[in-house]
Amino acid sequence: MPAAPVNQPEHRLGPLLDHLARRMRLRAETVLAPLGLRPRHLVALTVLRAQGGSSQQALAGTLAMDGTNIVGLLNELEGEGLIERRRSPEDRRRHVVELTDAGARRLSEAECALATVEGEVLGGLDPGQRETLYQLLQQAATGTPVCCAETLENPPGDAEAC
Amino acid sequence: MPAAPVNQPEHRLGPLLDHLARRMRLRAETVLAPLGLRPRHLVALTVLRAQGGSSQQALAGTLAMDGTNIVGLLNELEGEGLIERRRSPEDRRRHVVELTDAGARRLSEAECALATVEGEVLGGLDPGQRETLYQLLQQAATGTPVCCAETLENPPGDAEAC
DNA sequence: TCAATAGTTAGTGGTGCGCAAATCATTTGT
DNA sequence: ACAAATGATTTGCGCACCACTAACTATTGA
Repeated sequence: MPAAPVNQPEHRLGPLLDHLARRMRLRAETVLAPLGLRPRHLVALTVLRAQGGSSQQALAGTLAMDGTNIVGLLNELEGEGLIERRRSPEDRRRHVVELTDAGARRLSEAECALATVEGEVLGGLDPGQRETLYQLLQQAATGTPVCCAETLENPPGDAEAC
Repeated sequence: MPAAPVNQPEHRLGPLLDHLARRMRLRAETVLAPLGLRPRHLVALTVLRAQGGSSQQALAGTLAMDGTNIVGLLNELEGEGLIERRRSPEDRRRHVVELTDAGARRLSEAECALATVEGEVLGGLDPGQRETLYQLLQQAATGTPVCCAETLENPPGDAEAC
């Protein structure tokens, strides 16, 4: 075998992510519309539930979007009473953004509505695989491994939700 | 424990996918630009490498976009000589779209360029986890488990690529 | 021959988003 | 105390992506 001509597939998951995210987002839009939400809102709410109480700049950072557009996005969410902007006590220029109770509730509803979509798009994966996928994505998004507490306290059998 | 109040996080991975795909796509754009490619092209090329020789309608289906926009996308790719449109022998109305050698080469180059980006965005995952992630996404995208041949014939050690 | 199908082209319009500029409140450095 | 920097907000511009429509061609199949 002289100088093997690179048979390493050299696969990257950027395109795959793009592809799946698109398919998911398209279906999601229709299911989310009745709730008055669009995919972008879901992303924001999800991030806020995870790392609530962050400044808008911080949000702009994690959402990787321009600060000025964050304002608009938050305006929409605040208009629906899903988030709250409080002034930071330490630095009164900053806004501390947080999910309201209504926001958390609406987010849950949306996630329930998305269950169907997920089933359609990720039909190729069994529940176990979807869970691993979730863990991996979560870890990738936060930069740190998912705290196992939440996952482990889930001895399969209490699927009360939805 | 009377009627446990839904402590199942009810997490969905749509928003997570959106989030990560976005982060990835943003960084990818800058790395891809020198190659004359945009993220959308990468998705198309990747799909074509996987299921080459499909009609444009089929492509429209898997890419989940309008047929008329597929035309434009393919025009760009064909203009660069990365894909080829041949008339189908059985039904001469149909176009059989396939990756050219140049296309495969360019795709590899792009994937190499994307390696850096992937490292930046998925810093939270070790190589093993990224591989599982890839397998899962691939399976989700194609609907069927990944054929293990390609993966297993990879006894870690021939990283000639890049 | 006629209806349906695959592709192409052009035009319209909406959405998402980056970017720049101007404003206001607040903090910080000198 | 004053100036400079910072966080948030608003407005307006412009581009990219994409769905949708309509009109046209080539081809197939009943």
